[in-house]
Amino acid sequence: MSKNLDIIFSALADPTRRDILVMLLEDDMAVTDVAHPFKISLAAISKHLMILSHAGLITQEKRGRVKWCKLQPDAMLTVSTWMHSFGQFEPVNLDSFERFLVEELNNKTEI
Amino acid sequence: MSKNLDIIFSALADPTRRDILVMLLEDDMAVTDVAHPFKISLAAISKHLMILSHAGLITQEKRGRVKWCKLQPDAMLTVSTWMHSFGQFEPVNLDSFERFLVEELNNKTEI
DNA sequence: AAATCAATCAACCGAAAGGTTGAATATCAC
DNA sequence: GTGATATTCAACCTTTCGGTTGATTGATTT
Repeated sequence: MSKNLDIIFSALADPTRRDILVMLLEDDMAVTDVAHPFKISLAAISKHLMILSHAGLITQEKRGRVKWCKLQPDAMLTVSTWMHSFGQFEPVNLDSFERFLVEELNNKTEI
Repeated sequence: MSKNLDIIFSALADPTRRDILVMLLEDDMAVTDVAHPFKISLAAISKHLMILSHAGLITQEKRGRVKWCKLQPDAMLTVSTWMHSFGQFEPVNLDSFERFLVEELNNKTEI
C-alpha cells in the first residue's frame, strides 16, 4: 500500500503527467491526441502514459490501431486516504459530504 | 505554483520522507532523533530533511547545536488545492467542516 | 499489394535521486 | 582547552528519470 503511494506520488510529481490528467478530465483520448499539445516526442508521451497507467491513474484500451486513454480517478483516493490518515486534512467527496449534511439536518429536525 | 506541486509531490514520493512526516506529527524532533529509527546514515536523513524543508513541508530551527524539525502542514494544502481544482475530491479541514456543520444545525433549529 | 498511420521498442544520453564515507564546523560539557 | 556531540559538506557511486532518434509492429486505407 505504501508502495502504491510511492508510485502514485511520483507519477503526480511530473507537470506533463499532471497536465495529461487534467486533459483527460474532459474526455477519453488517443495517445496521439494526448501528445498533440506538447513539444516533446510521441515516444516520451507514450512513456508518461505508461507511468500513469502503472500508477493506476489511467487505463488504456486498444481498439484497432488506436489506444484510448481513460482517467481512473480512484487511484487518487489512495492519496486522499493517506492525507486522511496523516490527520491534517480530511479529503471528502463533495456529494457524499452533502448527503451526510442533509441527513444530519433531517435527524435534527425529526427530534 | 505548478513548480511547487512538482517539489511537494516528489518530496512525498519517498517512503522515508513520508515516515518522517508522520513521526513529526507527534512532536518536533532533532535531526539525530529523526534519524534514529532508520537504517540509513545520518547524512542521508539530513538530505531528506532538507528536501522536506525545501518543499515547505517542515521548517527547521537551530537552537544551539541542535536543529529542531517542525511539521508545516500548510504545504499539504497546495496538494489539497490541486486535488480540488482537479475536481474529483474535495479536501476539507475537519475542524472547519465541523464548525460549519454545527453552524448549519443551529441555523436550522433557530427557524 | 502498397502506402500510411498509431503506437511501442530499443538503444542511447545527460541529469538528478538516493545512498555511502570521511572530513569539516559549530556548540556543548568538563 | 580538550574532548564529545550535532549537523552538514564534499566527493563519489549506482540507479532511475525524462528525453531523443530510428527501427518495428499492427491496423487501415486506397
